[in-house]
Amino acid sequence: MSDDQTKTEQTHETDSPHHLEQQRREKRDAIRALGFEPHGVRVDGITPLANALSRYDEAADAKWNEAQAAKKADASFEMPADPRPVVTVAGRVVLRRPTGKLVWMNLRDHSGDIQVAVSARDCTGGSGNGFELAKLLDLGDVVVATGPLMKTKTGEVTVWASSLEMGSKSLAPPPEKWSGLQDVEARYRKRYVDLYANPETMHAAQMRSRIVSFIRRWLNDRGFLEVETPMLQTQAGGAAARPFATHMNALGIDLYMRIAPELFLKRLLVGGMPRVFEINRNFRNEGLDKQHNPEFTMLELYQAFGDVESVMEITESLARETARFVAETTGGRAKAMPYGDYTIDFESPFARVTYAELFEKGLGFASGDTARVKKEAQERGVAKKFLKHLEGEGRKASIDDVDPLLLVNELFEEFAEKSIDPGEPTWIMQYPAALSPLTRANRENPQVADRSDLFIGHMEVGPHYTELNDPDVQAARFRDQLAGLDDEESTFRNFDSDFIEALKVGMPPAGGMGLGIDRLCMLLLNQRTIRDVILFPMMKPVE
RNA sequence: GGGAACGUAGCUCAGUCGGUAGAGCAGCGGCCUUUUAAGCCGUAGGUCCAGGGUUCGAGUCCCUGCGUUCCCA
Repeated sequence: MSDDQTKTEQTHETDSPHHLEQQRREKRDAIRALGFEPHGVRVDGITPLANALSRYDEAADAKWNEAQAAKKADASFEMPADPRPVVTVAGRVVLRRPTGKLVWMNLRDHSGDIQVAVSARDCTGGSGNGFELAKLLDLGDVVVATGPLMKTKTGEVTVWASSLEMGSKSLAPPPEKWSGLQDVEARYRKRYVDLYANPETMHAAQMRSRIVSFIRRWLNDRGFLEVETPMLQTQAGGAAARPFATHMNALGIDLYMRIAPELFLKRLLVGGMPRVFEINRNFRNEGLDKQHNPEFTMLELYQAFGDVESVMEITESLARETARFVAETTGGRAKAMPYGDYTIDFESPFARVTYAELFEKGLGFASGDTARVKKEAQERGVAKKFLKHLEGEGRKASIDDVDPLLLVNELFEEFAEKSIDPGEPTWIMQYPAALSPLTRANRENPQVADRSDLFIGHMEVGPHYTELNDPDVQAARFRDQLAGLDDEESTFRNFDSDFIEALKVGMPPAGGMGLGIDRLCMLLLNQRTIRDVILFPMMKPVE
């Protein structure tokens, strides 16, 4: 290889490193020269740092200290075997305090922090001179230390290292040791730094995982079977949302990322699976804000021979018991879970209010008063977007051209939903049938649908339904829905004739529900934005 | 979609009226065997997000773009 080639390769490899990175590369060479593998090898028997702390043995430590004192007083005193528990710990160096022949450092792992002391006299085991290694370490390096657990004279449990090994050399300069990584954008883009620099990020990630596990276990225990249905679909159904489009080369067809698993889960009810659920990602090609990420996690559940009430009972118990689970592990109470400026009560029975009642409460008049609806919609400024939509192409639209139900719904979302007490989980029941095309109408009052939505902390967390299972009614609803589509919508929304075929085979009556897992985690973990409960939220690429 | 704010050393942040770009931490060299954001002495470090404009002179004022955040719809 010529010198030129070598040079090119090195330049490419290091990609014009910052001088701090260059210094760390030099230290990596020095670590190698001490006989350590700078990027580590397999280590068995590692104790998480939190567990290591709890293994400290007061009596054994005292006994050892007495023996040392006796030895000091009388050099002929025969030292007993060291009774203190020995641990092997691994973690990232987050603080470092070298004092001459003794290096103090604080390690951090997923469970917590611990102090390690590396002394020139005692740290003599392992594959090289541990004390020399400790002197070379940088903040951010990952190390493995083995030694007895002792307490310093200021009372801090410490691993007094008998050997120190390299876990992995960190070439990247770490964030500031005290304030951590503060930059919000950097925390999302470099989550791998955020996770170790900000323990509350690690905590939220761990708790989210445990919440999802808890929900799975809870549902399994009640006879619900977790299934997986297609995320790549030839048509995107089950919700009113714009899908992501993609293309399959082998078959030469366009596909859509699912916006909901609903129509497949219902096919499973037809096939004879009576209790199914799926917890996984849905994809909606819409905007980003504090409550929306383009890919988000949803629990959808279907219960044969149930109805809207039966699935409401499931969700209410599930939400309450999940809240208790979180409260237990964080030392709070499900009765009073903090969420921003609110305190949410998951313990009491959830409030119940019908759509019509809430409308009247929030707006001061009945949703059936169409003249008033039109007047208020204009005065309160919620009619504009519909008029704008209808106009275009030089046509002038009047309030009478807008479907009054759309105005009712807009007024409802704008003024009625916000009148709900954010600290009191609340069911909104009996939505207008016309707004719920996939839901069965109420048997006593066909104007309303057997649909309820759960609201907590001013967020919609889950719609619940008595599912429509009459194939003819469903086919008619599909047709009505398609009639109103614009050109763009009609490219991805089609008549799902196979789903109608499935209903013709016969689907048992059923209750179905969806629960936004990200939002539930926000509420239970007191996180104000969805980005704080998603490890890698969508970010715009940056050059 | 509309409005506002922010972007300065590896990190956290100052930067006044437009006049030589700063601090702390991290780093580098030295001393130190019970430290606790260790300490002490010394020292180096900048594409002020990008591009354009105004000006004798721009981190600072103006415009455009990029990214992020917040508020509103």
